[in-house]
Amino acid sequence: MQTDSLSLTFSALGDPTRRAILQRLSEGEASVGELTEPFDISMPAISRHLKVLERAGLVMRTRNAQWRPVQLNAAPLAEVANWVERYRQHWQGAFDRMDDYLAELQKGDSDAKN
Amino acid sequence: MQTDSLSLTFSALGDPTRRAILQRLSEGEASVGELTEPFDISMPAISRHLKVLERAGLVMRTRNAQWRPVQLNAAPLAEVANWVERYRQHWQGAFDRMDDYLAELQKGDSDAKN
DNA sequence: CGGTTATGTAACAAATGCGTTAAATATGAA
DNA sequence: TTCATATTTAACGCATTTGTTACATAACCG
Repeated sequence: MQTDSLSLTFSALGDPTRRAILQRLSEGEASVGELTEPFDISMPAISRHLKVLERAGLVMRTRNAQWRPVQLNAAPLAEVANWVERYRQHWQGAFDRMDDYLAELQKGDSDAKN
Repeated sequence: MQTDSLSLTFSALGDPTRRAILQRLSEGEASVGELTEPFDISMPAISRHLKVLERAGLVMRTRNAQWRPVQLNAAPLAEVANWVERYRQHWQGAFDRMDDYLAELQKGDSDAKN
């Protein structure tokens, strides 16, 4: 398995259950039990999803009596936003194709061999 | 395995080899052979990475004689940018902690039981 | 202390992921 | 047709992921 931060983050986000957990946590911290309730899977399964999220740095855990409240930590998402941003020009449709086309034209102009 | 678009995209991005392929493709289309060269893994392995990227809609393939040039398709990244953007306020540091804190204070104020 | 509640860990099974090498396929060229 | 080139598919091995159930921990509460 990969251990670099971006890979851990992307992989963690690749599961809809984990994304739903993050969404829930964006409204405030929650116990493992509360996080389990909306899903059809067992608490141990959720506990392991949380471990994946924790390893990616996306959640943090504290302790409060027999509860271990889970909090969102969105910091790694900044890295994701940053990574994806480099591709923005590529998905912004027709204008970019046009840009590419113009760039290609110009290249053709200045380099007669093409 | 998950089949929803976001999960496919995030999972595909969870591998550094695949991200490197996308980066290479952001400079223009390439053949499978060209994409294989920078890596220490076999062409079949790259071919399968490409299949993952294709399933996520991140690359498109055409045919040109015995070559099957691969092109970047960044459209799915718009969805990723969109998803992650909803969390921007959460990673933008101290101000948010302050917001949370103030919200908590207010909640405490208006609800004497807390 | 002894029971209840909340959560984590162990052990297991099934599925997936990712690499390899060898063989198949498709196109172009002699 | 026959060979060479580019790529995919098949068959395999091995590690990881994800779920389950059963058991272990930890903290509170009477």
